[in-house]
Amino acid sequence: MRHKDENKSEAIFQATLELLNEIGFSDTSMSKIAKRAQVSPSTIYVYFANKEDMLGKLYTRVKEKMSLNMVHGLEADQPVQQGMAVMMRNLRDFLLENRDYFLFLEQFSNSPLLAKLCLDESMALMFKPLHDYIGRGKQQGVLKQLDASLLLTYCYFPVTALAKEHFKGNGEFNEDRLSEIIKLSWDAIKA
Amino acid sequence: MRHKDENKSEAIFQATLELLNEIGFSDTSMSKIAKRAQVSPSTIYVYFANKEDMLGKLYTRVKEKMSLNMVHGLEADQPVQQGMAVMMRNLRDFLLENRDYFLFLEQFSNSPLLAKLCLDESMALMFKPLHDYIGRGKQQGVLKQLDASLLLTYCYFPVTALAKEHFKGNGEFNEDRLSEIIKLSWDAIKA
Amino acid sequence: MRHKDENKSEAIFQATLELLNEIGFSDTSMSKIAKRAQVSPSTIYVYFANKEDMLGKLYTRVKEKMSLNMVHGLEADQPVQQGMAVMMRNLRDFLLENRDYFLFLEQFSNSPLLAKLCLDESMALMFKPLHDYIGRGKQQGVLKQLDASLLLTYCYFPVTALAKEHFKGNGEFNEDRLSEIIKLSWDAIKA
Amino acid sequence: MRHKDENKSEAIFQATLELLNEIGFSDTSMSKIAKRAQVSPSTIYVYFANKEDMLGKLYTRVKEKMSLNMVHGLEADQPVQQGMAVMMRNLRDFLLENRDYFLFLEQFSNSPLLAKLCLDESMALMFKPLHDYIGRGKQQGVLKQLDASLLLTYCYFPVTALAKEHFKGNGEFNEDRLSEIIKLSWDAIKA
DNA sequence: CATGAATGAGTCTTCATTCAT
DNA sequence: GATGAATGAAGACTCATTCAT
Repeated sequence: MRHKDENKSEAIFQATLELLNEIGFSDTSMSKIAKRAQVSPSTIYVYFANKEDMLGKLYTRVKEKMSLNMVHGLEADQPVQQGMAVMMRNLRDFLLENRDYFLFLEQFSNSPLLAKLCLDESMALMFKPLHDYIGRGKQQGVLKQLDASLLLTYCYFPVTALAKEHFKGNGEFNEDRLSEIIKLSWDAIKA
Repeated sequence: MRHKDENKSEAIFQATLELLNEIGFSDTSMSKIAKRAQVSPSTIYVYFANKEDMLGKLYTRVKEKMSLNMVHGLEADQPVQQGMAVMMRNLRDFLLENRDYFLFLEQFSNSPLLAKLCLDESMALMFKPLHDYIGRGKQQGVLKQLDASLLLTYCYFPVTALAKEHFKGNGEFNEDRLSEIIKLSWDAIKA
Repeated sequence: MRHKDENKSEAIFQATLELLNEIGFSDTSMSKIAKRAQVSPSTIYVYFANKEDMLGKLYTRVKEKMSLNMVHGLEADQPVQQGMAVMMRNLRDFLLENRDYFLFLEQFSNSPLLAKLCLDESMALMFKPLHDYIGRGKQQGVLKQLDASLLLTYCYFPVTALAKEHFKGNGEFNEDRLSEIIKLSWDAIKA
Repeated sequence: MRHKDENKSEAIFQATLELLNEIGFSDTSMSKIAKRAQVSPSTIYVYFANKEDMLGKLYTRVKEKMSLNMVHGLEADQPVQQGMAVMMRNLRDFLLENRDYFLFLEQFSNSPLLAKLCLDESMALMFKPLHDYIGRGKQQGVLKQLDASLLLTYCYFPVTALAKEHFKGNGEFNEDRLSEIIKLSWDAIKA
């Protein structure tokens, strides 16, 4: 008996991300993925139940990486304003350095498949540290007394919007632009 | 010249939107659209060059409706703060009343097809009134001296984010929630 | 618009029967059928909803031919004994002359697909003339007072059993053998 | 030499029969069988050369069980009429008590695979006692002077036909119905 | 203008079997 | 003896599009 090859599922994930970047979500077929990953189409089904399952697991994996990156360097005793800035910078760095992850997330997050997979709970768990952080800010009276996820929205979307423009070639997402939106987002959410 | 039978292309658009809502983007095929619109598959090709062309035209059409709705009631001599509130309310009303439009836009806006179609110019034109409005606000010194589109981002995304949650069943997007984000967005963009 | 080509569905039926004879039920795939019928695999789906539907329709068609052949020359005012002999001879002739039909029926009649398709009613209709004929025999007191279908079983199965042996090469199903089983079957069912 | 682990090949046989009953012949794959038998797919190939071989051996095994059951209680010095009745009753009991065997035999006996496997000789051997029994009846002048297998046909098929209807839910195959066909069959084959 | 028939290329997935352990 | 990973070939079926009318 051969043992499951960690490299193989990794190669499948990687191939999927690449193809998504190159030819888009709906043209990315299992056989193309297999070819790119240099495995047989059937081998994918050794590692995943079906296409949905594979995409779902890839999504979870990528989201997890992103969430871990976002909270990197966040300290509980830090001023909240500074913490939010760290988080937004983390997010920018992660997106710019992982174009394929970003593109995948953007395309997947609006697909009905995502809703079907009911991954909300595991997502909630991943982003709990961030929500808790916001929660502390509210307790301290530094942030507006609103849903943590609403406040997060004002920090998250501007970053992704600029990253999207960056990749489209409409203006580099540099330090200056980052500083600008850190300021705007803070103005929005501060008490 | 009135281009062929308006009813038919209208029926095709409508069928596409419905199917998108019901079965999702990637399961919506030309023949299903044809069946739903009660025309022959080939008839679609009388009105459109191909699927991409059809979707692109539908996108333009929907975006146009949205942009017209957003600026409805905006007056040049109005205080900017009030104008932005009107715009955000318009957007919310439009999205909630046109779930199918919204779903289509969400699914389409991240597809690589959109980039391929190079619709940016016509989009820019549509949203020019809004940009101009923002421009006036900046001139008056009421808004931050930043890209109009960046400022718009802070008004647009929170609305769509809440609309999405609304349709997912996570909390109604009511007047209170609207007032909240109008306040936050204003705090973000005001000078 | 082209009009549906009667020849095409006929060619599909014919190809199916041939392949069944040559390579068996479970190796007869849609693409092989298409190749043999000299149409595209997708063309089959213009004429039939799916494989089951196609096989079901073929079954009905073949059974109908068989039932029509079986009652050919049966007269209501004929002595029942003679009628049953006619029927058995008809059946033998039909089976020997239509090896492919026979093989198809044999393979299909034990497949669970048949049960799934619920063709019982249409079958009952087809064989009603035979049942009625048996019914008259019972009324006249010439046949045993038992279910018509049970009496028919004693006339039907021996013919198919001998036809099967005939095709396997185990003894020709000639006039003598036919006479023998006509006698046996009559002894079985007569009052 | 006890051939490997009897339990395992038994489990494989059992799993095959179960699946056949549940999902039908053509959906019963080696991996499903393996899963149901709680062995690895490759283990099946330790015991059998391939799928055909396995099915052939299962067929032989089941046929053997059936033939043994059919002659159970048959005595050489018994009146033939009584012996045939015993045999038909045995067959009915066997079929009704072993639905999965019956279903397997029915589905397999018309498959071209069976012909390919050339099991006729071993079958002949199994049913030799029955043929001999018939032979004695013919010598005594009690049965018609015809092929033993033809006479057997008149005893065998009616039982299977009623068993099939029984399992389809069309009338219980009870003692009365059994008595009826014992009478009919005897009328058919008696001299 | 409008159509339904027709199709080659492609979809996802499962298959029987073998390989490496 | 026993196994799970691995696979090329094939499965049924759908697709966007074109053809003939």
